[in-house]
Amino acid sequence: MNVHSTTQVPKMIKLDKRDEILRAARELIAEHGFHGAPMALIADRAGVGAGTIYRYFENKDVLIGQLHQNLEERLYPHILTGYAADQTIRARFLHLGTALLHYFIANPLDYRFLQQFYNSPYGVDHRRDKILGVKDGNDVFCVLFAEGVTQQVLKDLPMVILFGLYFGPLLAVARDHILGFIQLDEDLITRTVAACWEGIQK
Amino acid sequence: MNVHSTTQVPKMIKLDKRDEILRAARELIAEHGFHGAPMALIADRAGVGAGTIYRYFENKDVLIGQLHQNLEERLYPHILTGYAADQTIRARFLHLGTALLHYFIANPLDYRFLQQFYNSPYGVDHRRDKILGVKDGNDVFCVLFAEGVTQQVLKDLPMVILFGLYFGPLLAVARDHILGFIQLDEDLITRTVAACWEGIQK
DNA sequence: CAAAACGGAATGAACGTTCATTCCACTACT
DNA sequence: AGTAGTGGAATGAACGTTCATTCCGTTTTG
Repeated sequence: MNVHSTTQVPKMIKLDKRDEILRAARELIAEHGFHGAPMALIADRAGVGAGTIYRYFENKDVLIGQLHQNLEERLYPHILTGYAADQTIRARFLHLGTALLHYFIANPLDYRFLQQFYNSPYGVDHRRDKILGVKDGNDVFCVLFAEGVTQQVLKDLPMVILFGLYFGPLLAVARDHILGFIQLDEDLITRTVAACWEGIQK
Repeated sequence: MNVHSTTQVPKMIKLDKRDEILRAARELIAEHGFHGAPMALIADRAGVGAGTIYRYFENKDVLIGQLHQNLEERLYPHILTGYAADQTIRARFLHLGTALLHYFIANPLDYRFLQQFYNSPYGVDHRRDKILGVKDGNDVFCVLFAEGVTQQVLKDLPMVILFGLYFGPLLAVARDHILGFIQLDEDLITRTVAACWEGIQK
């Protein structure tokens, strides 16, 4: 009927299915780990056939890599909302930490997927590339930590340790909230992030 | 000749094989995760037949549970060496944190096994039991944290969060050392543990 | 004291299941 | 009618587990 739809409709359909597959895979991996997310189940939950997945992703490894990338594309805009480079370093740390906790509380599946990801060979390789500087180092966090070190408001410790001191507790607390071991509220979040800051400040 | 040997010799042989299986399983799981440690490989590395494992452990789940128990039995004596309940709370925190880091650095396979364990359903269930008080709460760490809270030298935060604030960075730093992202020395360890303490103290 | 018989420990081939991936008949559009 | 897209059965590799058999130290027998 409409001649103009010929190029658009197929593209839209493709994107829809791709997104459904990503969503289904994220849910299953977050809930049951990599082992509890066979391709057949992902296909079922996405409402597509098992073979269809391979039209969008070369294999399971590629699918998982795309999931990670997709997550970063949703996480970064969120934590950068209201982030201003002209704030004090302390204010920026508190902003990022709070935003990170909020995001994980609002998107527990994303947290649990990340947890699975970084505790697998995928994540270790990914981090190795990043730390050893193979990839671009202009990460928001890297920039902020580097600035804190040069301005001497942060402890004189290697960057990697500062990262651990700041993100270690944040991720642990997020995990315990998501697992139901504790109920975080605004006040608790504020005080937790403040404690993380105290750990790294000079 | 010696009548008494009849009961002892078989027992010694049995213990040896059991230990070999535990060691092989720990190594493989630490190096390649639960998925990269099939029973056949564990048997190979232990120098026993595949079926032999099932003479000592009912199934893989039980084997993994025993591995965790075995690890705690080796870890606790180590971190409690030189630990005195009459020291200040701060001194005791520094002692335990330092001992923990030292242990993980000296026994990276144990760290990596624990990492795998706590990021699996086994570990989550285990922690749920512990936190919800199903098990005995007279853990060294629990006692110390509780004392710190009642004596008001620790921040007024829920125990679970204090745990996260203290162990989160420690485990993150241990991980990065073991993965080779940083080379910890005595000085770095001392300052890292001190930073962890600063995060939880009032 | 030698030799035969015994019994539990050890074995690894085999089994059933589950997984990622492939393949091809079928659909739905133009 | 032709073609790109789709679903789900088919495939083979890999897994945990089982079990008939072997092995070996001890005991019993002659």
